[in-house]
Amino acid sequence: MSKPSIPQGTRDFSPAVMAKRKFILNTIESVYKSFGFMPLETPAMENLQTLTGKYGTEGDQLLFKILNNGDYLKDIQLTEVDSKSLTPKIADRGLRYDLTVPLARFVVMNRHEITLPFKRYQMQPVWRADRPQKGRYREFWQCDADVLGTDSLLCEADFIRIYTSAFSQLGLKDYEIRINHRKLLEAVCELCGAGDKFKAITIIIDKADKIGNDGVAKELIAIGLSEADSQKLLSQLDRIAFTEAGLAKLEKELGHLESGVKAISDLRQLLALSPSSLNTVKLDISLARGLDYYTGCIFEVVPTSVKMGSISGGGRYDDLTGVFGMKGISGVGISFGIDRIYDVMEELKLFPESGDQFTDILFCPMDEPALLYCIQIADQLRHSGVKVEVYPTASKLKKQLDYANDKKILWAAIVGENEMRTSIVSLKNLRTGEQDTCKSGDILGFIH
RNA sequence: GUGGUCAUAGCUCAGUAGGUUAGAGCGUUGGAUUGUGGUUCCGAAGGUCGUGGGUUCGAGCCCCAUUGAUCACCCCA
Repeated sequence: MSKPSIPQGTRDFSPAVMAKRKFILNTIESVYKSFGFMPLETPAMENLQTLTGKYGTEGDQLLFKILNNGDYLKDIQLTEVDSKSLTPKIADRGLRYDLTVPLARFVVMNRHEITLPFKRYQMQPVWRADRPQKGRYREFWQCDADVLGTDSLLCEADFIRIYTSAFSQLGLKDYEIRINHRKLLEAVCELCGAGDKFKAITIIIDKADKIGNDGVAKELIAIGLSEADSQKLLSQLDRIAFTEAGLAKLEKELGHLESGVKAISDLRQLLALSPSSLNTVKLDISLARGLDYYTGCIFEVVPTSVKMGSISGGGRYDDLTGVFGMKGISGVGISFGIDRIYDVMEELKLFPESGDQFTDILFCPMDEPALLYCIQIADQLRHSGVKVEVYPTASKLKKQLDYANDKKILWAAIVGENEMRTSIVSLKNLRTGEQDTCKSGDILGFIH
């Protein structure tokens, strides 16, 4: 038999890794809950029909398709098809690509039972047949929160609060929240007399970070902008502070355009509803992610001291449920990429030391009768909420303590003939090495 | 999907100009110590050198293919 392996771009999560992942997951979940979001889970697989066409042609290629069961070639004339036209005939289902489309599908299917505004969070894996590289996996987790059914910019403001609260609880300080508004992008294109090249321009300026201003200018001219217009556009791309002064500056330049007026009015409202100190928030006109469905504010969070792509993204989409036949529902949402947050926190050593402590106290029985004695005390302690385990055999003490050290357990309760005779245990603190005896009923008070 | 780099023990790596039985540290495991660990000492296990072909008297080393990792592009969390 050949060596076992796992598919490209997937990972196992060991107990030590899971402890850290759970820390991130639990932190984000508790923040979501504190804003009134409710949990939702959807199947790993969706009907392919639900998924295709939602992520652009590029996205469709990244969908994992699931081969139909049974004799899937039964009705197929192999001579008449190529692989492209064959796929929809032999695969009816696919793995979900994100959590937003399943949400839209869920809301449309349950529209009569849902009260708007509908706030839900969802933390599950998604799959993309992308080529893996740093911070990029074929199976990874998204932690989404979305609000459907309200236009209020309080939602956007709450997401800024969620960002600051979650990252501060995780201990991540070096990050920047970037905000843009789709209409701001439109206004800028219009300003340069290139309103019709909106899509091409956003793709180019989205790359500004990578190719630099000269690169952007070159590509803009290549698609037909004049030298002057491309310079005009470039001058708008600097990230500016998200303040009234910043907005006033934008208003001066874009306030005479219809889309500019709308964008600035939205952003001004958002600013008014946002928490007061916002030095991590920047307005960034070059931010152009996921334009296929975003229609209002767009968010992205990037770590500033680690070379890594965005660790969260989101925005407002006016009509996501429209593709499933339910018009006029506005939604706004964000998504944390916990795999990347993990990588960033690992690189910056931000995980708390005690994170991988699973057990509070290990009982070390010296012989068979002691083992029976131990499990009774252990049960009592568990009722009090202590995490306790009993070493399963009466092995040599060295071996049992080695086990405790390996699992970073703080307390060892040693029990042999002597202890049993007087209903006590010997409690050893494995950090300090101190040891004392204690009545078996008083352990709880002793270890606290 | 396109292009570059890499692949030796569980992990991190040596391996000299192709030449006999492929090494180290850490980790694992047994003992020194029949109820006291994280230190020390001694011993052991563990690799058909990612996989499959080829060149050669001879390949861990050279060539081709394949798989995986990694980086860039595309795109994105």
